[in-house]
Amino acid sequence: MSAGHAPLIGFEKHDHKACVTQALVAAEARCAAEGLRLTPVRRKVLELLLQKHRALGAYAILDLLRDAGFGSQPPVAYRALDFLAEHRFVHKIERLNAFVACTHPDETHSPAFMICRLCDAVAETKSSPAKGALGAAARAAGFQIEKTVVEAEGICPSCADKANT
Amino acid sequence: MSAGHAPLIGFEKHDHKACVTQALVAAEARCAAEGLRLTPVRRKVLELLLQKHRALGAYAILDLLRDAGFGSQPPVAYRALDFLAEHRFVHKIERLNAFVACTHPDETHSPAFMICRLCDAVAETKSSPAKGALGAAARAAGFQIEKTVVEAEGICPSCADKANT
DNA sequence: CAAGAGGGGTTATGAAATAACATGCCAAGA
DNA sequence: TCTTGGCATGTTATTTCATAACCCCTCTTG
Repeated sequence: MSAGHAPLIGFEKHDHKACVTQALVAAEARCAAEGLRLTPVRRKVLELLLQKHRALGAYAILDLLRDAGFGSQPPVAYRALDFLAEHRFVHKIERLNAFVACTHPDETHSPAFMICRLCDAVAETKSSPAKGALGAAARAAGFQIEKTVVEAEGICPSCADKANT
Repeated sequence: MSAGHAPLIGFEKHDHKACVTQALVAAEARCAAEGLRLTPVRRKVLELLLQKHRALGAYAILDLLRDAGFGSQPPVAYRALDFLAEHRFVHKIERLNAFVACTHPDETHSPAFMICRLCDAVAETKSSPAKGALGAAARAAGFQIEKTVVEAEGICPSCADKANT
């Protein structure tokens, strides 16, 4: 984290409340459908990430878990995050060593992120890296792509505006 | 690092000696041309990464620096790596928290990596992520991309062969 | 009800990265 | 020449991120 705040998700303001509930309901539905166990800790972590609407480090999440009465040792957070990430409810931002709730919950997608280097805001979008030069190189080399990490670093619209003032 | 070894660079065997010297000479030339200072530590770190031909963590590099008579505290390695990465002589693999020597030294390129999840071998190729869906999303959002991280995780040809045996 | 898997809790440790401060070198300008 | 400032290096200490290993509980299943 570059400052005393966590990175925002998305660059546009929006009404946020329904979004959280809706995402939780969707997650519960998918877990039920797929036989996954959205246990209290896991649900809480997802809820926290959805509410904060920011990329949070595992230890920030841990603090929030403690406040909520859960265990406060690192493995508690990491295990919940591992589960959520494995099933695509959250994504890890490698660049920040932090986690964000997925904003495209229903789809099997290959996520890509835009990360503002000034304010650490993060926006998620989709990508198809395997269709371009990377995919061609992988085929040529005989490399089987299973997952891709695509993270763009730059300046978000908000910070660009501030700079132009 | 998944095992007691560092990830190999590239999936194909090749004669490696000229490659190291050549890359060092090229780096020196570029530093001279651009007024950059390829100091002994920096040169040594680049040389180590070229020689090992693997992705090495900062602490592995630090051990090698110590053996070579340089300072052995983390900032020594990190500062050299920062310099080398800033000027594209090496790249950081976010997925592995490790560094590799650039294998396309002359070009201003947007690197992409293929990382084997079994043996941690790393191969570098080029990508143009900003030309696809990501670029479109960035333009739509008003996000200015400055740098992209593209890392594909999967199975390298060598490990795929072993699995089929 | 035993057996076993999976989840969550703990302690402890390992690994990655940086903050803050001190020293030495060298080049530009007084 | 002196000295001032920038930059690289070195050190100590600390912070941040992540996992190993172990215990116990609960649920399921035979």
